[in-house]
Amino acid sequence: MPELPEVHTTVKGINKTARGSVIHAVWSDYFSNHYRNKKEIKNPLYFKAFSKVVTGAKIIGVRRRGKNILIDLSNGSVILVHMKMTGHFLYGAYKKTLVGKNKEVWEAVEEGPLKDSFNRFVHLVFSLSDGKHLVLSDMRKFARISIFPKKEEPEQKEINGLGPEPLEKEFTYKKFKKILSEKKGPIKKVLLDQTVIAGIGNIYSDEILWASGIHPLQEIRFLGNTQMKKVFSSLKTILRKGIDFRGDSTSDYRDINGMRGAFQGAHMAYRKTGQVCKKKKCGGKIVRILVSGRSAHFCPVHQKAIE
DNA sequence: TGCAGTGTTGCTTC
DNA sequence: CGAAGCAACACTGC
Repeated sequence: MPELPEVHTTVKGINKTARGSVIHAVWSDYFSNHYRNKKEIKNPLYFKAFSKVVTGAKIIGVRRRGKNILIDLSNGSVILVHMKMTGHFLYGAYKKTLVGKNKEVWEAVEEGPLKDSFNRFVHLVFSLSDGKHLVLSDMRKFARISIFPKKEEPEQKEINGLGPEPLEKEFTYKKFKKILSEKKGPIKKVLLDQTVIAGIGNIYSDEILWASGIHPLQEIRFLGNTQMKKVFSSLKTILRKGIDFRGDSTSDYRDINGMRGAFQGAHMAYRKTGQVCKKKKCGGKIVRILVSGRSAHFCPVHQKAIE
């Protein structure tokens, strides 16, 4: 699932490839009646306006904020993409083919990773001036795409409610402690709250807590100073490790060349239910519980809750 | 075969 | 106010 490291990898990839290209055309088959009257491209009327604005514009650069992708265009507009569960951007040579009477499908032209990267789930295509395509593959069609003038960016609710960026230098232990001291509830829930810290999802929160030696149900108000410091340093280390591994492909995440990330090979807790804990001399067995409706995997031996 | 599980987020309901 | 549950969708695994 695209969390901070996956979105980071994607953004870096788009900047390396599609930046500087002009969007010649845009195609989509995201539409469904459910989205009528909504401000996103799954609403056919919104897509029409979207298409008008982006066609002919140049991609100046791409940014990340939390799990959101922000694409800056030469005409002063910004495309906002949240990939949600199964979305990922791919870049390369694609061609459109007709299936049946009127179903259009996009397929990678060349053999290789792009070819087997969920081509049948491509629901959004930007045709670029270099002859290549920037496409969004999204199996479950949960992704959200909208557009607005750059000066309206601060008003976007997807952006303005977000907590600080955990990997920025300005995100110091002092700030971290202050933000968390104002919160209550299980630490797992707080880490997943995008208004507290932006970019952490279920996989990385499990790994952060495993590395910190803290129980996912640990009430945040009763976290000691030592534990607080442990969470802070693990959070930075694990997210950076995720970036170094080019993201996590437990599910369907791919980088823009269709390549898998490798973080799933380094999991210590996430989806390791029943396996022996890899911490030295620990001997615990990973268990799975539900924390505010989300699955949490942890080692009951070295991740203990305190009163 | 069928149904729970998967995990992100906003919306509805209590 | 917060929580719990569900919807959006499609595939995997038991």
